[in-house]
Amino acid sequence: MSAQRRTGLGTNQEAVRRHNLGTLLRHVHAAGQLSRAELTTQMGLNRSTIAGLVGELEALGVAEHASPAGGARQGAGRPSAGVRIADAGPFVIAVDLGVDKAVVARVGLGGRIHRRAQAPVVGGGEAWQVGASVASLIRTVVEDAPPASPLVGIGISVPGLVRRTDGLVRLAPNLEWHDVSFGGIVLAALGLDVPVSLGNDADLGALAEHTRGACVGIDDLIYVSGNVGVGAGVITGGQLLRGHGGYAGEVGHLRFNPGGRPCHCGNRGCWETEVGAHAIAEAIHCPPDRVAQLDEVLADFGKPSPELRTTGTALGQGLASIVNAFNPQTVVLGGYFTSLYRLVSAEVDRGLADLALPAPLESVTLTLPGLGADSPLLGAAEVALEPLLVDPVAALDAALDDVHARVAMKAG
Amino acid sequence: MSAQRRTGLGTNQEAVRRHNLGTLLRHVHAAGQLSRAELTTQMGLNRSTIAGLVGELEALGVAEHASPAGGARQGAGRPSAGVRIADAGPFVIAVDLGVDKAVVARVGLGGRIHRRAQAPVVGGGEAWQVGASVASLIRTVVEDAPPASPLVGIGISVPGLVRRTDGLVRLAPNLEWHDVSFGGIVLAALGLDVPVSLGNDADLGALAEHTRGACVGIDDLIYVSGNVGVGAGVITGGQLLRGHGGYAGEVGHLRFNPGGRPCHCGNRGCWETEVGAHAIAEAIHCPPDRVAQLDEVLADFGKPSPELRTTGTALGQGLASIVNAFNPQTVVLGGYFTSLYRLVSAEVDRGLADLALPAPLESVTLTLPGLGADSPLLGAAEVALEPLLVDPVAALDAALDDVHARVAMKAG
DNA sequence: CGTTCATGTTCTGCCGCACAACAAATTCAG
DNA sequence: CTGAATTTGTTGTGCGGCAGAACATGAACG
Repeated sequence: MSAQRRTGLGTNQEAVRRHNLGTLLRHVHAAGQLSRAELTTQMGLNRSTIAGLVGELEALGVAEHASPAGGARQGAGRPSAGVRIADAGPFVIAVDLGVDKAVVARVGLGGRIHRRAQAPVVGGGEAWQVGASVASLIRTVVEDAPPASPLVGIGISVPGLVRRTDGLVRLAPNLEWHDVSFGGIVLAALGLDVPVSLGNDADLGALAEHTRGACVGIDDLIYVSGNVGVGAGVITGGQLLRGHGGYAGEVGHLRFNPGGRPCHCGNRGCWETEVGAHAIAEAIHCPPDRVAQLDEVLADFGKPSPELRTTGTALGQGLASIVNAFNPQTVVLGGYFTSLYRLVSAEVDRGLADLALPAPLESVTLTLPGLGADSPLLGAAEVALEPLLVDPVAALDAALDDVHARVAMKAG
Repeated sequence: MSAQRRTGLGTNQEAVRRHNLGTLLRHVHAAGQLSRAELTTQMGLNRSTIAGLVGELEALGVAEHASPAGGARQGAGRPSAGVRIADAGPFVIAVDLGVDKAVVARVGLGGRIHRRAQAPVVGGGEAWQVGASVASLIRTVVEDAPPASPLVGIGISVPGLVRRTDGLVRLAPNLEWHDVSFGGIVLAALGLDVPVSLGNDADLGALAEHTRGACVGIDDLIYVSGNVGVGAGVITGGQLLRGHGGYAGEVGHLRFNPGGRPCHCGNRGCWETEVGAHAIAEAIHCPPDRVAQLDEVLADFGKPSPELRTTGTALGQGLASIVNAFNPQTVVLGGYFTSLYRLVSAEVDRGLADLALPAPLESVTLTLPGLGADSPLLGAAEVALEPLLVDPVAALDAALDDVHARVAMKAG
């Protein structure tokens, strides 16, 4: 994730060039379009240097010239030429494995979704079946990609624990997966060999909200995801908190009520047993077959019942522990917590205010995802794009050209 | 803390030099002494470049030549010249404000404590009184500093919440401080103007254990500090987790037992009420006036009582939440948790194993501080030394020469 | 005792960025 | 409408920093 240097290594000159080229692209990626003048000030480099870097990115087919920012100009002077992401530039495939469906998108730099497709996923389906389904969706979204556009990588969001060293899905309760190498399965089904990165859905949601969602410019945030399980993605100091194995943020199993209900993890009274999908379904008398669509059910809900208010309080109280532990500036309520918070925000706020320490409480804000339900999907895209923002030249060298032809060939 | 990443900025050549000089010094600082050959491989730079950097550090009086590593040599070839921290190099003042005493040390690069002094601190003492006492201790330890050695800064460990923007002590329950600008108080008492950095004791303990304690080379660790309050310092990805305001790691107020005892924070059943000093004192029938020396009381303890075993279980169970949330590789038990763990390690281990998720549990290790009770003190030194490791030239330019004379003059 | 090997030292060259001078494009003042 | 002021793009030059080659040095190995 981190563009930056592995501490301890020295920096030589080619590293400087690579870093600056990547950082420049990162700025364009984040802003969509911006002027060279803005780049000089933001990067602290000389005009001439920026010109050289921009030229190189244009030669790589990654960026392209844009007419000076059409909008309101301020002050005198020659207007600065714009730089934007090239239309037919490199792209990635983003996959969001949800509770009941898989969403696949072709995403370009700048986070632009060029095409998307989705298919239902049967709960408890075999991994290879899901993999085949995802591969088929990938073929669809790749279909009309510009022939010159190279594929940089595939990013996959998984609702579960993903080992960071190799992307192995250690545990995905909804899917009933244990130790599934889903990245390998998808690649095999596609017949391709490109970099695949897997990540936890909450982690990726946090990343996306940080880059282009509700938390742009906020370097300490937590994306709390309410899906069938409850998890959190933590960004601190602008970096994703991964933990040693990559499992950090499993806040669903924080101790909440030791005398409470049994949790599938084997304990009693985990936070998840109070604010997880099943608890909420129970609170609103939602039929079991609609639990997967809890988000929609909640969105259609009128007036919150007392049980739902209690759940809201529990949500806020659990958030208090999280706020005490991580001291974020913003907490994003993703998944069905979005709908839940719309219904019982007062209870959530009160639960948080009651239990959080004053110091971390005073600067924290609860908010809803700026990207709606697409956060994990776009986070997966961000992860897959990351190599491009670290070293554009190397990433493009490793990227795959003529993807459409290759995929079609394999499929036939 | 981090030398690096002002994300977004470009790198120019003087930045490269500064970074390499700082990184080189960081290596020497971490290793105490190492050969140029090791530096070339570890930093990935050319021999000639390393030679230039080492020469500059020697000219600055920070490093000095050492005869080729005296010990066992392996293989043929010319032995590589050693580099070590200069004897009369720059130093910092480290302060550890404990529960019942203040410890002050003069610390050089390499974490070497040149001189230390301590004095009792009365609980609930006015901040200015404590500041005067600390200033007096600082005069003592500075007394015999080599005249040529410049003072780079002062680092202070405080048992409480420290705002990261300005080092304001928001809350230190033991000391009964609210919003105390302790850094300013000490500087005023000293009559000096040098950079002061304050930090939470657990945060600094984590830093020290990471740099030169039990967790060298471990990039995801948590230092859980049992003092009168319970707090944690979290290092993740090699970086200290600070949080937006700097208050991250307040694990003492994680929800543990909602029906439990009232906590000074206003809630009931915080983890601290079960494993904090007062809970333990009660469990072992420790007289109230000795709670401040709980560590020693526990060390003299023979066979753990059933109540103490229960406390051990609670410690382990709380650690489970922490392990789930942060997924560390190592958890260091600092403060009186060190003595407690020696007594009831079985219960702690079992409590952790019972409640933690399998994935984060499988790679975590509980351990004791490698620096004993000095972790926070040495962490304060590390923080104060940090500018030197980011940009040695700039830090030395800003450093204070002739400290002894200045301090004596002001004191007289 | 000479060979081998790894390292320190010196010198040269390359690469990347900064800077200065000039050209271009727009705003502003009259 | 015209010229000054302002800001930026472009081009050429220079400097700083690292890499690499050639040579010197010092220890182990046969």
